[in-house]
Amino acid sequence: MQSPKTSDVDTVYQRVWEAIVAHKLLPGTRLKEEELCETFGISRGFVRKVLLQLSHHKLVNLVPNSGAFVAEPSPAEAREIFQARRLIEAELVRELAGKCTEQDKRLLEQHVAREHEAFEGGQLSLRIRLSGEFHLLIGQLANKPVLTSFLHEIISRSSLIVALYQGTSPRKGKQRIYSPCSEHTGLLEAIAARDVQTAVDLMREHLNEIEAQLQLEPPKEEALDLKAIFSEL
Amino acid sequence: MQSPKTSDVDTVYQRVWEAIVAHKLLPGTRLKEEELCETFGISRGFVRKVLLQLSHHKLVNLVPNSGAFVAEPSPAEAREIFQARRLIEAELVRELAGKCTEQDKRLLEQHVAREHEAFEGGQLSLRIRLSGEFHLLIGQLANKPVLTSFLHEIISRSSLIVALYQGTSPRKGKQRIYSPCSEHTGLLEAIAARDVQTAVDLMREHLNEIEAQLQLEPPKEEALDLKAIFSEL
DNA sequence: ACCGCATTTATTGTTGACGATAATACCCTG
DNA sequence: CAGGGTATTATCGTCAACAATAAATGCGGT
Repeated sequence: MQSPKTSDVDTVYQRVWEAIVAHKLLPGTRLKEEELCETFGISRGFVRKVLLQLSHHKLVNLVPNSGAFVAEPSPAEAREIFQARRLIEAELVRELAGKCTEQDKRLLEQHVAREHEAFEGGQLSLRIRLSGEFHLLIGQLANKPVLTSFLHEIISRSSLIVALYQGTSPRKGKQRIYSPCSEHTGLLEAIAARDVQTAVDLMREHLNEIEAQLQLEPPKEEALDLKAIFSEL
Repeated sequence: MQSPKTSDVDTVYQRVWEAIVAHKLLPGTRLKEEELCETFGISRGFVRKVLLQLSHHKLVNLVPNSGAFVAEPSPAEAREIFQARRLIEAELVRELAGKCTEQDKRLLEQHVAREHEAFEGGQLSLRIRLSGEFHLLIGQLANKPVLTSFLHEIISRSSLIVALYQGTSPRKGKQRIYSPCSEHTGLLEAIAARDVQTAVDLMREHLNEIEAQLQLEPPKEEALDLKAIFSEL
């Protein structure tokens, strides 16, 4: 459509991914195969592959004979995702902080610089992507492909969760819209300084921060909601 | 072939899975699509799905335009898998041990009993499967679907690794062929007693035991191997 | 006018044939 | 006889038409 012939399967995956985690495709949205076909100018077989990959990463629900829907992670799922993140990322930071080379440091700095740029530029989906990729970079530099591949999935789901549970309702204090740029900087410094304990603590704190900003109240009773609605009338 | 019409995609996945983790299909073996088609009496499209799932769980390598091969996990990968297991399973045991109900206890006991049966019966692939499923059961009872789904993949890969690096070369002492039955019993008791610390320690120890039985020497120099070969002649 | 049922439509799932690519075998040449 | 290059074969990847299933619509009965 807009990009002529830039439509292999990975590109399409990437674009749909960005649309989902940037909340351009709302959770629950149905993704019709044919629609995606003409959008990206690819055949149904390819679309099917992309949807399969997305469902594998739990970003879409694939309901047999019914269709593909953007996932709607529950609060419980969200909490577990962050539990898993703390578990895995603390370990990865511990590894990397224990053996961070000059080269590693440089790569991290470069990445944070790019994040900063994107933050200034204000491009939401790019910021989200880079923010996730910073965490992935830690895993890669720690040289732990297995944990990193898990992290890849977790961070995708995490991005969707943040998009879902962050912007909806009003919050006390300033509305920090997912700008962990400065926290990344601090983390980077601790890692580069090989200060393992501080780095691990910062990572845990960083993840707690992100989770704390979410509205993860358990779904309330219908009755209460109805009352609230009537009282507002 | 042997089972008439018992060939949906999940069944085939299961059968191939068992063949791989029980070392009936050796690592590196090529899995030709058509071969699998006639073996299980299903169409190529289905075979493709099965192979895609297996490759997603890292039990087969899918090389474009070349074919599907049973995975050959490296020693480094093996070590990381066990690192991940310790990390995740310790957490799951901690969770479950903190809130183990009578019902949970009963389910765990039932499972261990089945393991014991299979151990007596001496059915290798069944034993491997049950042994893995015990660990998965802990995750399910802990009510942590996200971590449990990761565990599912990790345990599959782990089974393949055990099959690969356990039986090959002679070992000092008794040749314990993957019979963690008794250790499972001990673990169960600690969990049922809600003794969190002991349960976590037992799990870590259990996993260390399994890993320690593997021969994970880093791949040696070709030259050395040649010398060794000549000296043995 | 509303609810339930049948028909139609739209969307997904599957199959088989075709085309592309890599491995193999053969032949020709030095 | 060995090596390289080409032709052949086998296998994977892709596409398009067909079948099956679920959603939507309209009709008739109550």
